[in-house]
Amino acid sequence: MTSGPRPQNAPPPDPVGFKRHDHSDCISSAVASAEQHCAENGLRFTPVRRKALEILLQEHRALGAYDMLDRLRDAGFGSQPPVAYRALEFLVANGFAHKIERLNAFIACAHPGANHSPAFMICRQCQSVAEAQSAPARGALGHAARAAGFQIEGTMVEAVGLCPACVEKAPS
Amino acid sequence: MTSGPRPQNAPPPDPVGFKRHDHSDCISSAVASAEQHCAENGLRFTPVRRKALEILLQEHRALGAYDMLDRLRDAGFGSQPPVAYRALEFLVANGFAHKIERLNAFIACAHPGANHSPAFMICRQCQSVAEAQSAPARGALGHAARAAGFQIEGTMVEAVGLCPACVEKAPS
DNA sequence: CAACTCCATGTGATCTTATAACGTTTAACG
DNA sequence: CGTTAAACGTTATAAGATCACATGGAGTTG
Repeated sequence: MTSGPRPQNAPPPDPVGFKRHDHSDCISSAVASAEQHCAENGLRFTPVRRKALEILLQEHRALGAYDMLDRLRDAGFGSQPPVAYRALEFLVANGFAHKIERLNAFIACAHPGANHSPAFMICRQCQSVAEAQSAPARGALGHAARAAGFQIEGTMVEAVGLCPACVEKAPS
Repeated sequence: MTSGPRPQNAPPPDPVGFKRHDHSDCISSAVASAEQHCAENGLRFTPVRRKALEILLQEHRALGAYDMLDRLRDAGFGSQPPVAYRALEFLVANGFAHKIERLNAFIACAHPGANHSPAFMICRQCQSVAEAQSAPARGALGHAARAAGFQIEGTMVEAVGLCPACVEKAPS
């Protein structure tokens, strides 16, 4: 993995979209919204799944599956990898979370309900991640796909660089 | 890994950009071009690195690091993972190959020398991969990055869907 | 309620992907 | 030729992900 110098589980200096914010209640609101979505769509928002979402929201950063597993175990759930992977799979499949391929990590969705074609900005220094919107299928990529006869079902866009905080620290 | 039903090492039905083509000599020309680039930039285009590039060009599909390792071993090089990872790292760092994060696999660059900001179209059925050009930093993402103060150093764009051949086979 | 079905959960085992660490070799340079 | 830095080969191990199978609970149907 191309990983920076940050010690394993230290929290990044600036968790949400590079801006501090008070998220005392954004967790409960996001959970409630997920709960509603599940109820409306016949999905089972079970305890592990709910807890996994809460953990992602609480951390507000990209979390590896095994980090998630540790926290789920601490919360009294199973202790084997599939426990974490299954919960994460559910959250990702339903748009409550996203996988950051570049980091092999997962993060709570920052724009729940939005028309998802998320793009991520990943700081190579502190690993913080911010979510933005994108529509790559409308630009050059979409054109190439149509020309080639490729049917796009989903896209992932990840930009690597320096977050504002790290730009200042290391003007390099 | 989110992987399709294709047996482990079977070649995809249609390897290059979803179009068959005769690449009898495109290998040697790509290798020559890489060689020249290295000479001009003081890079060492060693036997393993050359062989690794040849293998990627020959296969003309995304190859896992361990698949690469097998082939390098067969060719008489070392047999331990770092051998493959180091060669691939060199090729990627210098733009001769790209890593497809979604597949944890590597593929020879299809537009050597081009101003790289590649985008990939990945078939979820047969795993074939085509390379297109993109410029995500110029669209909504670039705007968001500027607004947030994020300094983009590189982007990766990967679209998942169905290649033309698989669209026909499985109209679903 | 009983029987059935579907899905979710928990667990052990295993597989795949990737890196760390270290000694040796090789190419480049003065 | 001696020095130095990069590349190589190998052992070992870390990190990420999946398989397979048994258990258990929520609905549904009769």
